[in-house]
Amino acid sequence: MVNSSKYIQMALVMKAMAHPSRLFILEMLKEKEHCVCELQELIHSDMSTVSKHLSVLRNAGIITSRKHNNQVFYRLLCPCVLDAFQCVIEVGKNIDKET
Amino acid sequence: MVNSSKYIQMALVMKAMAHPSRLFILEMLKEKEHCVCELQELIHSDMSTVSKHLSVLRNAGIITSRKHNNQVFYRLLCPCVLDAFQCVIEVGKNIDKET
DNA sequence: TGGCTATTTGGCATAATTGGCAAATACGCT
DNA sequence: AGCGTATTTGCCAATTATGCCAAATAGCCA
Repeated sequence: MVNSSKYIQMALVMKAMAHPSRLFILEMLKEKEHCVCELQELIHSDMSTVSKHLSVLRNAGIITSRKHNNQVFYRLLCPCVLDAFQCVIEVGKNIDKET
Repeated sequence: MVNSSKYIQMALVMKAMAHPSRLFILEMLKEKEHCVCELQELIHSDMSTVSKHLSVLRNAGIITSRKHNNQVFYRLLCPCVLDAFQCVIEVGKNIDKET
């Protein structure tokens, strides 16, 4: 039951999202696609780090990419993941306030 | 921006959910509260492992617990986290099918 | 071809997660 | 108090994640 691939796969997707920079990236991709260099200016990290975050999200099936000239543009594949954000923010407010 | 506590806190919540056993637990708690021993029968793990998973979820503000006799019952604090499940399952189907 | 920019990959050190066992704690019961 | 059940905690080894640097790759343009 618990070992069904359903939960393993869900965990892969959620683990991919479970990082501050990657959540930020998803929110940035909400409006429109962005290239790596644009995201790197917003995130204060090495470009290689940003690139790796993007490949984590892509491997999880959350985003996809297209190449235009020598830039790579990423966009949300399933915008529905953003629907969970408001709830997660609410849950976050409970942190360390419960016994 | 990316370093705002908003994303850090969201990541804490999502990281707490990002484990097959913990996702399973959340689904079990959907209908009604359960004690640790009930969950342990469903999950094939040591009871201490199950207890630790539960405390991860509780520390993230997702579930809460009450003691009744010598048992501890856990229940969902924010059932809204389950709303994300269907989307995450859909996203999971994209895994390794995108370039 | 060579130079330039954009992106990805490999390597590596550090940090965090995971799960089992044993020990400790909590609680009811006699 | 002493016993049995339920749960948590401490410890530890193995695995996985993170982020930077340097090097490699890709594509444009002169």
